[in-house]
Amino acid sequence: MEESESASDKPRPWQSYHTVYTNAKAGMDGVDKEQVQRVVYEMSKGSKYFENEERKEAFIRQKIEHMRARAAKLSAADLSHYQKVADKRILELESTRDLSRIWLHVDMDAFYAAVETLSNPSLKGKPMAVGSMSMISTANYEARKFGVRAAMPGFIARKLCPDLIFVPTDFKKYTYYSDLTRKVFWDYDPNFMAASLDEAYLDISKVCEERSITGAEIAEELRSRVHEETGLTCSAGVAPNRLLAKVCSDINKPNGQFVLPNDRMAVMTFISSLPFRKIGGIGKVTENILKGVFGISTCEEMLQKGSFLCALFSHSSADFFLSVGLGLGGTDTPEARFRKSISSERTFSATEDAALLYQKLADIAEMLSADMQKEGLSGRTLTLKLKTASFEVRTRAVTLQKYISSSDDILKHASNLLKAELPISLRLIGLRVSHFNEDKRGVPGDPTQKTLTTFLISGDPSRRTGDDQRSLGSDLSDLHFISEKETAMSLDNNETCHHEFRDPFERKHLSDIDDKNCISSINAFEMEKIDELSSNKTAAMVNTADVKERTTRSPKRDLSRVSEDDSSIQREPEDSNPDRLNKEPITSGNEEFFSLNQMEMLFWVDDYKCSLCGAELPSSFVEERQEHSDFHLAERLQKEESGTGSSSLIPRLRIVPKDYSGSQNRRKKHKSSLKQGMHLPIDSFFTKKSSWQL
DNA sequence: CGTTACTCT
DNA sequence: TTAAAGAGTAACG
Repeated sequence: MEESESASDKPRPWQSYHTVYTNAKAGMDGVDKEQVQRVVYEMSKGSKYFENEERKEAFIRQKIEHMRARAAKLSAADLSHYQKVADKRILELESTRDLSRIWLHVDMDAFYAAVETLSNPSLKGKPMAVGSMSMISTANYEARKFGVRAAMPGFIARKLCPDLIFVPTDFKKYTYYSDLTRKVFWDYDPNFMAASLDEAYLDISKVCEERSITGAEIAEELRSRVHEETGLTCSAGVAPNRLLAKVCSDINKPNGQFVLPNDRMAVMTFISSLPFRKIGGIGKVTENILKGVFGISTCEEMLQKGSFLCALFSHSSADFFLSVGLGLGGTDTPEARFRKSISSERTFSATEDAALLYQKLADIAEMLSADMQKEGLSGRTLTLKLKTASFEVRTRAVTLQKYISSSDDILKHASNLLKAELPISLRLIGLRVSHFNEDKRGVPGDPTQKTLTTFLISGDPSRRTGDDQRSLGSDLSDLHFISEKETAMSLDNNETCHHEFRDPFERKHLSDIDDKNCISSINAFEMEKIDELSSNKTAAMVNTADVKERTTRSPKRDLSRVSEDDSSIQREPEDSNPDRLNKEPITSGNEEFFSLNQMEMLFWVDDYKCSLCGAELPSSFVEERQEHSDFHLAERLQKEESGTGSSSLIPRLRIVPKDYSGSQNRRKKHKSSLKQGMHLPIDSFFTKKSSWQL
């Protein structure tokens, strides 16, 4: 499966460029992986995207180095302690094992491509991809033979397969067929969990019992019924939990199935040799880290390294890893889930023309607002997402006191956020609204569906169990299609609701852990808790006043009217004596900051502890103290300001240098590099939080 | 609360 | 020429 590097002395630069496409998937059997790698590398080399990938990879390498160092520093006593912690957790997790349910994961085969072929049979047998020259959503099996894969840009795919046919995406079509499949699913489990347009989880325990037939038989029947109804093939996995079922559905894809019996030995055998990369929730980065730090790659090895995992990772991450090692995950009954955010983003050719950027922003605001209206949503938190010309991603958010949904409101606040970033060269702008009004959150639009919808959703008693994780991505956004759909048959109403259920496995928290277990284990971890500030504080945020004056006034004044006046507001004074805040609470010769006067005194008790929150930060940590003060400051401002509606001050407080277009190196990434360079005596012993997942 | 990173389709 | 869009969670400041 894995690309095996044959030892040789010839330089092979392409082998070091690891893309996601190296992840061996179904239909990639006869592919010359090295050839594909080489082409991808050649096409990528030198691009902005590529450079960004390299930066990210370098960053991960550092993270790995850091963790290895910490692992090496663990004393024998530490290890024996963490071994106990791990053993205990393993026992606790094991006690939650539930083999009483039978879960089925259905996964449509090359869904988008298959649908497109249905509507245009002339595509049959030819290599085809759904997507564009920029990005491919999915490819049919003919195309996969050439190494063409989902998430691969089209121009690279065309290089791999010159005859590749491109078909644009058409979500309405996919939603229609998705609905057909879901009708079938409904017959087997009216509470099925849709994970996306083309995937779902069904608890078939009941059907199996009622009809006294096996999971395998149900799977066969369901698959053949799906085929009858849609003309599409799918694959299925049957297992005692969702995590395993998902893995199983991939085994005999396409048009196949795999059953893992509800037997502990069977599960352990299955899991033991399984590469953990196959597990949902473990992606490229986690794989690299676990491989790089511990040299492991199978689920079984996770258990063997239990002590290290507990020592180096957060409680919830360690728990997840251990449960993967045990083959646990996702046996609970689905609950109603609500959408938590809604967003819209667009990529365009990079520009630094502020007027153009504001125009794009207005377009996005418009689209987002429209989507929100369709679902009757309104929210209090607005997040602006930016991708610079060099592919660096940033987000900027405000939380307001009012719920907003109109494009005017969205645009007004979004403009303020954007303004603070100018000048900047961008290739993507996105907006997201979250923090919904509880009353009208989530329930999909159509009032005629309301009775059924509310009925089903109200079955959301057990809100506990933070058992989720998996995104379900694309399909929620398509809910409105369903309700709008002319054809919408009555049954669909039910299904519409189910689309709200989600989330395949429980990753970070095992929902079925009972409280006692949780508590005891938490205690085990809590003991190690130490001052995280000192271990995690990052160094050196340059306090350069970003001098980029907005010489570039937006022509679209009206968009930014609210903050118009604050062009007079000064930013952090250039001098910025780092200790300024330590001496006295921000006097600032700046009236605009009047609110700061209301901030309680921040000083360092015994020159060590923060008077506001008790964080311990030795006086030598100058930069960290500055940052810490700014943290309280921002917190303060934010509180006072979220009421006024004008939030333009906050972004202005950032001390980090912004970067623009090309030079995005500095900040973020360096944060951690710096951190790793820092001398942190205690943390190597006690830290439970690692630099992991920075 | 705000920001970033990771993951999935 | 050309590397998406939408969503969720964890972790940290």
